[in-house]
Amino acid sequence: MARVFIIEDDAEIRRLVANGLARAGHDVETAASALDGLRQVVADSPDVLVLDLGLPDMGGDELLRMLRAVSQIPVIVATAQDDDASAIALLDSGADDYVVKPYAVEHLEARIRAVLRRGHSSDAGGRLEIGGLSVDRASREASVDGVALELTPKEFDLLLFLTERAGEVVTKRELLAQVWREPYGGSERTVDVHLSWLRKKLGESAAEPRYLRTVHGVGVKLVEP
Amino acid sequence: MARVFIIEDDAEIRRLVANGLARAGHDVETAASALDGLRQVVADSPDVLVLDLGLPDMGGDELLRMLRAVSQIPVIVATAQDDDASAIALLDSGADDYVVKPYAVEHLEARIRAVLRRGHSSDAGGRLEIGGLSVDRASREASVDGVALELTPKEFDLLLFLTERAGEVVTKRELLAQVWREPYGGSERTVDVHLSWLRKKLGESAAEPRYLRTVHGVGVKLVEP
DNA sequence: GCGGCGAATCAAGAAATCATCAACACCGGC
DNA sequence: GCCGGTGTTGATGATTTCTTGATTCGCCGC
Repeated sequence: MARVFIIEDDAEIRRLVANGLARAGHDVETAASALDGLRQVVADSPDVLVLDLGLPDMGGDELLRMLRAVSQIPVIVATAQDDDASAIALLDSGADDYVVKPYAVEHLEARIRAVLRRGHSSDAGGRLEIGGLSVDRASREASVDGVALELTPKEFDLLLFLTERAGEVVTKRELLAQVWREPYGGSERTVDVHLSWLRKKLGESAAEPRYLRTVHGVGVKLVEP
Repeated sequence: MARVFIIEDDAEIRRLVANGLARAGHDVETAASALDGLRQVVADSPDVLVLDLGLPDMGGDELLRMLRAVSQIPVIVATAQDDDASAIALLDSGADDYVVKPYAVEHLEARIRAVLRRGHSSDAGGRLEIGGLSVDRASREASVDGVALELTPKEFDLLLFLTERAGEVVTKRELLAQVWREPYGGSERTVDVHLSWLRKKLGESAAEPRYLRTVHGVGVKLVEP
């Protein structure tokens, strides 16, 4: 349960999403314009903000920048379909995650949980622990059962991201966007290869998984062994 | 843990940061304006001050100068995003460190710990020891396994900074800002060269590291051998 | 059980990053 | 003005890391 704020100009969508999230047990507030939303967000300080792109009165990046000047509240951006490029630009502007419209409300809800989980876990000094796996942001070191891993940058980023989203299935496209930060570039097989390497270093294989579980047709998720 | 004082005019941020630090076990006091803050800091003499830039009633540098006239308390400046220039000006005005807004509270907490560590160790003779490496702030001397090193000023500053942040990966850009104190200036390769020299004097090389470990694509970190 | 398709792995070329050498610029003291 | 010591920039070679292609493997539905 969390306090969620939604900025969305379309009344219909706003109603739908708000109802859905309320049914899921969240406390929901909404605004129809960027300026209104910004004002209320600062005043109410909700736990997470869902921000629609393409608002009439202000660009998403502008709003984000203004918001970031005064608050570090997690922001999930809702972007028009498949416009990866702008979504990634937004991530760089300080958004925490994004969903592609039209999105299922449950999908959004999963993101909200993930973002909140992330926020809380990082309170523990920047180190994440799951099962015997430990990932440390500051030193960029990771270990399994106390044994340090020798990871390349991408491998570490990949592992970190999956660990932050532990238990949640992540698609390869999403990994390309969030870990690789390249809107158009790479094929999804790049992700496969890196996952393979990561598995090898984690002492597991796809056939004999321990942490990295393949979800056929969807993606991967990092789980407790 | 520590007594932290926060001067920040935005009520929202103030609340967020204060709560976060309190949760981390600190004793937190706050003020909303420079004049108020200054008065209280002098009266309470906390262990560390977190100072927001862009206060309405006084410029950050002015406040710092006034404060420094009466107190040696460590100061961490919070600056608007990427405004390296002003942050560095502040460092020269007597600030001890800075964070870029929006910052994660854990990040700030890490800085607080670092500043306090610095403060305490300098009380204890100002010497940092890691592995066989010893760095003395007061006399600006360093040694490895008891053998003194002949370091140039920049080399010493570099080593000192890395030692203070031992175990943490530091980017070259960060080193440029904090050790070189140049906002935009130098290229990152300057850092490479100095690192190379430092390594040579430490009796190691990039291929055969002992203290200075390269983290490809990110930066360097100083580790226990 | 068979065919189709996504996934995993291996291998090799491409790209990015880094380390080091060497030459040059700067600064203050003499 | 000259000089030693320092810091910066350029060039180059080496290393690490990333991407892509080809192939095999394994899951899933029929």
